[in-house]
Amino acid sequence: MTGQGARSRSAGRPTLEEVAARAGVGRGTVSRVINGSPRVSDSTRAAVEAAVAELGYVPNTAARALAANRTDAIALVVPEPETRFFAEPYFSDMLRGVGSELADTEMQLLLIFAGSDRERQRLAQYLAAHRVEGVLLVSVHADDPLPDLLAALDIPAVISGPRSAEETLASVDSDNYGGARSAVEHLLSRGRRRIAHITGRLDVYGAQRRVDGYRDALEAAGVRELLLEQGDFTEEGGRRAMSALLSRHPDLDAVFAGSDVMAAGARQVLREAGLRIPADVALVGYDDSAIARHMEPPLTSVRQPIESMGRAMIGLLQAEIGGEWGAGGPGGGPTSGSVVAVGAGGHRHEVLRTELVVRESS
Amino acid sequence: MTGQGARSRSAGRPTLEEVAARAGVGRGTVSRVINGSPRVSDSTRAAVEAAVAELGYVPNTAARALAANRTDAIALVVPEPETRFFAEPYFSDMLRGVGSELADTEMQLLLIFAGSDRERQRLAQYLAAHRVEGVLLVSVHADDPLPDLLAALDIPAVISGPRSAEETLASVDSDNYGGARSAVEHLLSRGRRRIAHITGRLDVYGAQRRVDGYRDALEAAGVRELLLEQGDFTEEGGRRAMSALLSRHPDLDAVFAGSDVMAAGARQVLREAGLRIPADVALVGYDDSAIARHMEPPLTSVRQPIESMGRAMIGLLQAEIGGEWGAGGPGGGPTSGSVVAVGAGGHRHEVLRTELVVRESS
DNA sequence: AGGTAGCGTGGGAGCGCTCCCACTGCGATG
DNA sequence: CATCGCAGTGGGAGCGCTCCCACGCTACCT
Repeated sequence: MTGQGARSRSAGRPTLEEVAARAGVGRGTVSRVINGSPRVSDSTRAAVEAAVAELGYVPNTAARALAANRTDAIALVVPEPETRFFAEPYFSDMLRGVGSELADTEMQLLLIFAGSDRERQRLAQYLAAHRVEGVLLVSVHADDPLPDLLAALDIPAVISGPRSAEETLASVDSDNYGGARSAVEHLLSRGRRRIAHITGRLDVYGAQRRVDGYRDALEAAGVRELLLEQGDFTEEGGRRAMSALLSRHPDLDAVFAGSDVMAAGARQVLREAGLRIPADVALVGYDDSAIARHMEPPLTSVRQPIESMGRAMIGLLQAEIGGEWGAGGPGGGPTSGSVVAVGAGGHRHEVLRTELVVRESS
Repeated sequence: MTGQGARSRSAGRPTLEEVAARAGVGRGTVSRVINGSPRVSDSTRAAVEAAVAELGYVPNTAARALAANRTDAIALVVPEPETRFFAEPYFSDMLRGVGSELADTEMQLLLIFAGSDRERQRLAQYLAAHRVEGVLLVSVHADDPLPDLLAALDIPAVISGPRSAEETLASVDSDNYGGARSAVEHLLSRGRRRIAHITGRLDVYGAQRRVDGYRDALEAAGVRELLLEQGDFTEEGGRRAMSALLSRHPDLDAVFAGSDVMAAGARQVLREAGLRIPADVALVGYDDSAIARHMEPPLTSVRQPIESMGRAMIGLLQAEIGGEWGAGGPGGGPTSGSVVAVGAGGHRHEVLRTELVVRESS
């Protein structure tokens, strides 16, 4: 890519020292230029930069990490066996956001799997060894020990999907409450009144918030009766919940499912019961996944700004870590349309707006 | 997690030297134990291991990388803007395979995005700096300069989805030819004779191979006429191709689409034309994605063993890099049911079997 | 008996950086 | 005119490891 220039001896890649020799300055000065210190005269800086370009110098990360005692790396911890959030399109979209935000940075992204006990063991070692500056946590269970471990080791972390309203880590979330509420209000505006909700697993905070949104929307509209049935985010769970609802409330006219996958399960049961969508029962999902777009009929669903959430996670982690973060400026403010609160321990919590995507199922 | 033990002075984490002192041996001996050298007596080894456990010693990666001139890291390069392969469920499944295989290893996984020019520039620097032992490449275009760069820098690499039959990098692929052939043979066995194929972008080698499989299956069955139309892996492309096919061959009785997404597009056009699936026209897709399972009717599709492909990539990369790779044994043989060939430059090419998942669309 | 393999071991050198202290030279100050 | 402050710079020390040479010792050879 870049010219190689004359590389005197030492077959390997050029070192700081060689750059210094070439530019006719000392090691310290080259280091200052490389790291953007202001305490260098313009002429010297230019000379060093020329030498860097001529030699194709690239700093040795290991040496830098060793000397400076920092790693310039952050980890994204992937709870592998957990299907729901690792599933599509959640994961790759989030990664996209993380990646794009990281591009302005010197940080490298480490992917760490924490599925098996063995992997979790390794992860704990990683963290104990302070091999990363910070950690990105995705979809952690309420009873996971990892957040506490991070707190104990004093490692900056951001969690996507806070575990509760009192989340002790910095967090990024989508507005589950508002998303649910908008879905239900949409159904109300379509004239539906007997609206059921198939919830996600209620040990997931986001699922609780969706229930809250559902309840408040109905309450605000003066609808008294809540038609609730617990699902578990799976298709089979959606089927079971729908069957239960149908037998208890055969006159329901709308279903708001806590996920598209559960909506798909519900749809099957509705079909088998001879109910038409949306003529007899309107159906709304959550996630706006590929399933929603390709369902028959296409499913109205709540879209979460997942890529933005990935970006926001980096923003918050940046704030948690503090310091320079390479080239980037002050790290950019919160994502537009998001709400930021500061909780216990001074950690920030960012909640991003959702969007209802209306299709033919409602 | 582990007991902290008495950490004499030096607030930081214990070093090799401290372990050596504690065990009453020299630095070199501790290093040998840590790295599993056989040239250590059992008693000494035990003493060192005890000291390691007591102090909670974890080697400093940076120091090790600097001294040994290796990084113990591999990179997964993600061509971000390229939608097709980053999309579902491809990416996360592959990651799962990579992760599970990597769990037996000391290697860490670096995720590098190569979407923007800026990112590619950074990637080139990364590679030039030899910051990774090897590279995993996913879905690279035929004209991408990256593989040549890797070859020039002599960096071990494995590509998923070879660019041609003469791929110069080690590669992992699913059996596109066999998969297509089984799909078409399935349609033939259902009595269909006028079978069309909506291809993917033909600059993608895998898409070409699917065409080959389609052609050979028909030829073997004595069917002369090929009904081919080029798509581009998108839903809109599937629609266009289906329209074209329908106007040219209104009597076709089956469609084999080169991807589920294109099948979804084709399905819309078929529906609009008043054709029933599968009564009038049978439909088969490729990828066995979430779309296939949730389509109406559920779509017969060719499943690729993507997770296994991820695993296989690590296996091949291991072979390319050579050396120890941490704890793992000889790196495991090829995945069961796969075919391994050795091509130019001694690089291995592994092709994994596909599986036809029959559903109601055919 | 002396010679000589090796094994198991200790520790010096050095990987390429950053940090920081010391030094120079200059203009501002008393 | 001596003194100070400070921007700009050079280079020593050291980060925690691996590599490798040298050393003592035991067992076996001649």
